[in-house]
Amino acid sequence: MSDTVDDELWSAVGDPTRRRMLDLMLAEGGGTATTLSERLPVTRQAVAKHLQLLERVGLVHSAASGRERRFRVDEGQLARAVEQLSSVTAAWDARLQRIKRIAEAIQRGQEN
Amino acid sequence: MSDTVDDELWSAVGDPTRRRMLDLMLAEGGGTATTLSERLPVTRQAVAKHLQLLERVGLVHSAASGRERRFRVDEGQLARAVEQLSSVTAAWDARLQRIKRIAEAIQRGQEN
DNA sequence: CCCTATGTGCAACCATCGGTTGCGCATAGG
DNA sequence: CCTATGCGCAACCGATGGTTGCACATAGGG
Repeated sequence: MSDTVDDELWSAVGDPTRRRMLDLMLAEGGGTATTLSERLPVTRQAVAKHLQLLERVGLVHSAASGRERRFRVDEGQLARAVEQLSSVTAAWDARLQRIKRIAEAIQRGQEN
Repeated sequence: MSDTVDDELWSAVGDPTRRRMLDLMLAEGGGTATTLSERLPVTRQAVAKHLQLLERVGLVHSAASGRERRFRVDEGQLARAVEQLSSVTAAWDARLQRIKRIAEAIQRGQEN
């Protein structure tokens, strides 16, 4: 029932800015702090901090080339995160539907 | 593509303590700051703050009776939150699968 | 070869958040 | 009436998401 969820992964994906960053990197096959910040409403430094966190939890990897540092999404790890999200939503969905069924049964006059 | 998501709802549900609180209230049909905190590893005051936030975003409602304040989950609003979670996971899932298909195509030697 | 433009990294600072402790107040009930 | 209990408020603390400012390294045209 309760969360078999890796809170680190969940909260990494929980931030809206990080979600948009992952989205951008997926769409363009990667990015740098500078290029990402150009498409986001936050500064390069904020993006850099997020990239650091994302790398810490393994959702992205980076490689320095020249004076640039390119980041790439680790699709496997993101897939695992998505899987966890969906398992939590599924659990709640089930519980909500159970409650709905009970409510309907009560309304029909036959409690269990 | 990008998040048609209500960030307030998402981040309300993003906190692990709040998830457990919602879970408990769903299971027991409601609760107070005190009763919830007895089953959680945090203080009553921490729970009270979370309840305040949850009420602000409409995921719970409260009613004072005597010296108690009972909270109840708004199932409709929670259902909406769950729906948004699942729409985001679905979007990412689709994108990851698309990338996987492309990768396989390239490996087979036939790019598009 | 130098000088400038560009991309990074590091540090200080701020507000918010999740958490704590401590206190005062209101009410339920022997 | 007096005590136990539930609640609310305030101060404080560490982490986090954000900012500004600065120093440093490298790419590349004069």
